[in-house]
This record gives sequence, structure tokens and C-alpha cells, in this order.
Amino acid sequence: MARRNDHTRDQIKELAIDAAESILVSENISKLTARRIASKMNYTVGTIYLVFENLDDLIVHINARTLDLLKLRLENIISTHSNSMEKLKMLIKEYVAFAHDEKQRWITLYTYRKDDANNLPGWYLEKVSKLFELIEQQLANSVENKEQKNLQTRARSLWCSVHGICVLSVSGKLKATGISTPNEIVNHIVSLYINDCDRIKGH
Amino acid sequence: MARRNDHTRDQIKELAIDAAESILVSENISKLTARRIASKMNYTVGTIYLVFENLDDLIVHINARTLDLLKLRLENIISTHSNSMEKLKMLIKEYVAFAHDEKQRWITLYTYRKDDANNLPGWYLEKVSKLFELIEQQLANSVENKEQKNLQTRARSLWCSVHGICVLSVSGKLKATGISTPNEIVNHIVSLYINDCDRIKGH
DNA sequence: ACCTGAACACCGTTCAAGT
DNA sequence: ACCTGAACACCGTTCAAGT
Repeated sequence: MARRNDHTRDQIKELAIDAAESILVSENISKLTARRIASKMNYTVGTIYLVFENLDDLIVHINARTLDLLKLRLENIISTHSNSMEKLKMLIKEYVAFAHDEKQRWITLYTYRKDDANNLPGWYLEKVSKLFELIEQQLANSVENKEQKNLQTRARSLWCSVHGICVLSVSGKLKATGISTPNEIVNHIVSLYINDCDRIKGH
Repeated sequence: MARRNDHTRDQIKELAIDAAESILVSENISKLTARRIASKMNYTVGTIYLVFENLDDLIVHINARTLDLLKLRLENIISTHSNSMEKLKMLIKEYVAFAHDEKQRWITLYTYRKDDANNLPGWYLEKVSKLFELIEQQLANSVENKEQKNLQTRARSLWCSVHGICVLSVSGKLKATGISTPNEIVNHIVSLYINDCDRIKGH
């Protein structure tokens, strides 16, 4: 057991998130319990509640790290492609790939927990917005700054579509109900949105 | 407490699903516990395990009823519209409306439970397939039986998009991150798929 | 034979009491 | 002041024992 004053509050917070992440990645969200996290960080259950409001609060911090990881991967894609259509296409593929590569993190990011999902902290919502802007910006570039009136609707619509693919394919529901591979569907949706960009450009 | 021989096994099964549904609809999935269901049906916990393998098994039966309800609503939409484009559009809107009207059922239908989601019973998968065929058939009609090669991919892609809208809007994540209403996004996605049908028809 | 309900191994969360 | 760990009110699931 860790003794008093071994760590500051912030260090304990980090230890807890680290421990929780390692449980999440190597097992799954159902194993993410206060007692397991505490024992992994060599503290007792009570300590968790010294630095977090509750388990949901801790999970918000895990999700924040997931958003950071996702943002890094998307930014990397953007910087390694020059053609803006290509960027958009690769961005979407990377988003779907992330959901599969980091399956447990992804599920945790989108799993409904508390009854009211609307009381997320401001700093967290800020992170979400920043991620959105990335996608929105790529869509904006793809139509070369012409007719951006419905840009937000188109960006959110694209996000919904991609999100739907991720959810259904990560949970195995695509496989269970047909032959289409996730990749075929991604390609189709990408082409729909790119055709739409062309349509707008071509007047 | 119900006495022995008061009900047949099948009656107990029905009582349990009825009790579970009423808890689900009036509260939420987190209140759906074996003890609560048992007490609502005037039996003890053990009885649940007499007729169901476990809680997941019981929930599959709730989901089956949800699929039946959804199918009824979609069939009703199909029979009350004549124009096939209009049918497709209304079908999608009804699907999204169902997710909102039956929020708790919808969340339960798509909430990931067991570690392996791939061992659903055959009779259940059959129900899912039947629902798919409805959407696929409307898409097929909309292109007037020409060039149906990618029909399955297009149907599944449409399903993913619509599913993404439902998930994000039911969980309040659309509201949290922007101004677009779900309806705007539905309209946009519908127009994308309908433009695509037109493109295919027009050669 | 049908159903019970105590028992087991867990939960999240709190808070008086130790060091 | 920091952290513990027992306590409370719950879980899902099982199964010996009652009627």
C-alpha cells in the first residue's frame, strides 16, 4: 500500500487514470471497477473518491486521453496528404481505423453512462469541438471555399454516417447481418460525400 | 408471492418480459435488474433463471419485441405512401422518429452487453434480416430495378448513416456539439442518397 | 416438480477512525 | 492531513432445501 504523502493529489489522479487505462485496454469496460483500479495503483477504494467525484468522472478523463490520441492520428493524416479530396477520404478511413485499433477506448468514449449526458465539463467539450473543426475544415477545403452555407450540416451529417459505420462494425453488427465489409461501406459513403462536393463545385 | 403451478413456464417467461418492459419504459436500462423484474412479477429472483439462461437472454427477448414494433411502424409508412422516393424518405424519417419515441427500447436494442455479440439466436437474427430487407427493398424500388449491383452496399451504408444519426441524437451528443437539428441532418442524408439514386438512374 | 431464498462473489459510494 | 477499510445498499447467478 502506498503511504500518505507518497504522491500529490495530481499524481494520484494520474496514477488512477493510468491504472484504469491499462485495465480498459487489456480487458474491457466491464472490468473497469473502482476496486480494481485502486488495487492496480496500490491504493484502497476510498482514494479514488478523494480525487474523483465518482467513476463517471474518472472515465471522462480516460475519454479525454482518447480524444487526444484520435486528434493526433487525424492531424498526422492531414499533414501527410496534399490533395484536399484525398485528405478528406483518408481522414474518414483513419477515423474508422482508430475505432477498430482502439476498440475498448472507442466503446468507452461512446458508451452511454449517466442518465444525463449533458453535464460534461467545459474543458472536455472544448476537446470535442476541436476535433470537429478538423473534419469541418477538410470538408471546407474540399469545396474550395465556395458555397459553404450548409457546411456545418454537411460536416455533422458526415460525422453521423462515419460514426454509424464505426458503431455497427466495432460491435460486430455489420458482420452479423450481411456480407459487405466495413471498407466497402466506407468507400461508398466517402464517394457520396465527395460526389456531393463535386456537385456543389460544378454549380 | 405466486404459488407453484400458478403459471406454465411460457407464462412465466411472458410475465418476466412484460415486467422487464414496463421497468425499461418507465425507468431506464440501468434499473433492469433481475431482482426488480422478479418483484414486479411477484416471483423471487431464482425464477428468472428457471426460464432464462441469464439477464442477457431476457434482454434479447425484449429486443425482439422492439424489432417487431419497429417493423410494424415501417410497414405502416410503406403502405401509406405511393411514390417510391417519398417512401424511402419517409421510411428513414420514421426510423429516426422511432429511436426518439422509444428511446429506452432503442438504447437497449443497441447497447453492447455480452463480450461476444455474435452468439445471438437464429430466430432473432431472422427478425433483423427481415427489417433490413424492408429498407433494401425501398432502395431497390427507388432506382426502378436498374443497376442494382451495389444495392446491398448502398442499403447498409444508408443504414449506417441513419443509425449514426439516431445514436448521436438520442444520446444528446448532437445537441452538445452544435446547432444543427437532427431533422436537418436527416434531410441532408436523405438528399444525398436520393441524389445518388438519381445519378444511377440518369445513367 | 416448482419455486424459494440464503449464499457467494462481486459492485459504487461514504465516512468514522486510525496514523 | 492523508488514507484506510469497514459498512451500506445494492448487483448477477447458483443451488440446497422446503412445500
